[in-house]
Amino acid sequence: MEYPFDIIEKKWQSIWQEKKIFQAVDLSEKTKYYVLSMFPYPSGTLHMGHVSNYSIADAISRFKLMDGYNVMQPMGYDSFGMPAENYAIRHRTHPRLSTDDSIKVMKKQFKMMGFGIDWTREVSTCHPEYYRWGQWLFKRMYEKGLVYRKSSYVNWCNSCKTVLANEQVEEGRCWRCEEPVRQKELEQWFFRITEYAEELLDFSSVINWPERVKIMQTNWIGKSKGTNIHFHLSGSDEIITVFTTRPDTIFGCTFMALPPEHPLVASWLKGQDDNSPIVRFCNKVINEDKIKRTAEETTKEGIFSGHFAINPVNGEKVQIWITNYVLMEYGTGAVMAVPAHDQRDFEFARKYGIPIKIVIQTPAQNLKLEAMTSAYTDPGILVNSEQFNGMKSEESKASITHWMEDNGTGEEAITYRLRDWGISRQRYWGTPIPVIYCQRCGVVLVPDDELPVKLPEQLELGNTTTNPLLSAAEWINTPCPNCGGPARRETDTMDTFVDSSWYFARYTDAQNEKGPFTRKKADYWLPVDQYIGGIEHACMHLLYARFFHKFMRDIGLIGSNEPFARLLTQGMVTKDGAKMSKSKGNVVDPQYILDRFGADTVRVFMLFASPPEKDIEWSDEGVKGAFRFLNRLWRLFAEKIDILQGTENVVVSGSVSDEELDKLRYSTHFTVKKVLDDIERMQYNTAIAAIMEHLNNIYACKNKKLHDVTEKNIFIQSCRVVPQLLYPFAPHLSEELWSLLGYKQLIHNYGIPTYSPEFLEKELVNYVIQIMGRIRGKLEIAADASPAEIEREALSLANVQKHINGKKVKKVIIIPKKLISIVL
RNA sequence: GCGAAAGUGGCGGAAUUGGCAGACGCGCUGGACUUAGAAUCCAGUGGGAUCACUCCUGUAGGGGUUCGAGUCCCCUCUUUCGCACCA
Repeated sequence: MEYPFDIIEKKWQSIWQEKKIFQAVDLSEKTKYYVLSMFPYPSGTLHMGHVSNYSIADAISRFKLMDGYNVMQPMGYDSFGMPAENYAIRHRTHPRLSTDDSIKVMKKQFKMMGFGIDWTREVSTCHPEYYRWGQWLFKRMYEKGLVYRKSSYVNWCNSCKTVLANEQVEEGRCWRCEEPVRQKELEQWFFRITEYAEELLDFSSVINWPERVKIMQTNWIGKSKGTNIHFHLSGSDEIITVFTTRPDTIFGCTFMALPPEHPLVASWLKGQDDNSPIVRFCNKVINEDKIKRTAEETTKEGIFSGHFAINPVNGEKVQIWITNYVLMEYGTGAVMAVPAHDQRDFEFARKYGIPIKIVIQTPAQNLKLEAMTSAYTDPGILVNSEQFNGMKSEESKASITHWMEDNGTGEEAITYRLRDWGISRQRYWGTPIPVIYCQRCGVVLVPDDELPVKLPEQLELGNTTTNPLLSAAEWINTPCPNCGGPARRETDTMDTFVDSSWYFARYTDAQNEKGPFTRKKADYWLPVDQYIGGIEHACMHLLYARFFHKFMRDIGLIGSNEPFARLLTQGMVTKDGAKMSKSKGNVVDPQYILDRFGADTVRVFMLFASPPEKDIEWSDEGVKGAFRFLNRLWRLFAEKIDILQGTENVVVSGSVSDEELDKLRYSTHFTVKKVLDDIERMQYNTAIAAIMEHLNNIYACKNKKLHDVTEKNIFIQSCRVVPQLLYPFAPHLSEELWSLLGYKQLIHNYGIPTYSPEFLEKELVNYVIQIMGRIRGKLEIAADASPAEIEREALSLANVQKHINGKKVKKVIIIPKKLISIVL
């Protein structure tokens, strides 16, 4: 017989709802605990990844609730974005309709899973009440000089018909549709995230983030220290500044390399014949796929510009080459080439017959120009470097830089790999950018009291060649807020990552109509105590959210430095070793599992299968195992209900003569301690394993005759802790069993279970006996036996004597309560 | 190439501080119950030698430190992830 999970789960879900136990209290006296898992994109129905993610969050949340915290676990929807728009185009419908349908279904499923969510704080980013404040924040950012507009080459996905941020390009392909990304020149809005590059490298305000994520972000920001060196353009007042991390090699610079996008190159090409080799080369490189161009295998190509630069340290004239291997976006967009000590420059110089000059000698002094097959990039001793000859290259970096600072030819510089965040998207289904272009006044921001700029509901979405909002004529044309003259609205919308960069703060005051949230509530709840989500957002959402948080702090909206104090990056749910996906046909629908086995079973399986940060391999048999465990527990209570009921104030102390019951009492206290410890270190798989083990121990005593009140109470207490320990993982069944025991209040009101250390002390302890590191016997002895006694007993064992074999015992090492090691 | 993480039975995984490797679950084998099956309960289950006692062997591979190593150190291999012409 299967336990009636469907009846039990519905029953408790409605009681929880009725008693509003998940409604978090703003500004409560109690200690707050804010649990958040990344909100879902409303994609139709819940998938296993959601189930896993939110099961982890709910386990934490329930445990904290039980432990007396003022817990907030909100939920919302990242409901703007391209899939809904693409779907709408294909089915000639409106994205709002499919989005709303998805949300309805998913919300129902969240409730069926029994997650303890405070639904009064629900947000949906596609609602004007939400994106209004996104627009408001955009304006504040603009006022602070953190938003600007510029024309630039951008990553363009021709399938999604939109621009992608650098973070959204994966191996040269669109992160959504895997279409190869092209370069396109467009006017775009940018957020000056680079302004915060230095602070984003500082993780001192987070309590517990995986090292991996910190490293990924650090690498992504890519700070590098070096020197800016100013070269004069020969025969001109023009100055070209290069950034280098190797100022020690400046005397070895034999040419300079510029990308075709460099403004100086553009000025040289002006008036030149379109068919000239230089113009043709530049056009070819610019239009080349950026990813292909920057791939390591791509051969280095270039063309001599006909111009020369003057090396400021020795006045040498060096050729300026236009090349495909220098990036305009990094550093100063110009490189001093030192072929002897840089592999790229070396290859290039060899190919085009440019001179190579050694300025760093190996410690063995054996570097010879003719013999070089690759650049020498390691440290060494300076040669051919005038007054710096003989210096160690590492030490010379600072000396050369200081010397250049003194004579005004260079200075220390820091460069980041991080670029500003381009947020314009040529799509309909996103937050409108609150900007108006006036013929007379130029760029004008929409006044605060006219926010939100709402998306027009009626428009043609089928036309995929232009930005959809361009077809909303009535919406576009609007009077200028400044002069009242004719003006047009911005038709790009914001990257949806903007919406998700501050939602964690909106939850603290989700229904506020006067602002994004109030400082008081934000400061009460933030930072999020535990954030949970996938590692794939390490350099996207998690970086953007940190940036937004710091910006919101700087304009006085928030007091804290970081949005997420602790971060858990949970693994994927895989099947047959691969991520579940429609294309692979290995998707398991949570709804089916929910109907067949119930929410508690799915939750227990998810948490038991592996530790939360690792991938979970889906197993139908494993789910049945979790179901079997819950049934086994149910049967225990059903069978023993007469003994178990009416059990207020069970106190069991003192010694008990029955050995098995004594062990059961030990198991009870041991398991409570173990589960509390495991929950603390977020090892839910071992916590559940410990509960299973304890249930096995109870089963071993199940049919024993209980002679007196003490024995009976030991048994009762062993059973009673099970629902308490299991509550974070299988809350419905736990609640049901708890009420069966006769308790009138919901289980969390009784707090987390406690254990008594006195029962963890055993009277007899087991020792393993090793002789020269090999196990040769076991010894059970009184816990308070003296070392001499232990040694005597151990040595007296027959198998021990056999292996000592008459040899002299040199030493006996005793590790209390564990091990006796005999050294011969 | 650089950076990071990992490698343990047939499978998922455990071993928290250097102290009984394989907890717990799945699967499998045997038994009980049953007309039979399902379900359940009990027992067993790394490999090998042995009737048994017990012994040998075993945490990707090789070496080392130690009374004792899955755990610490060195080398090699494999896998996964991130970055990748970043000057």
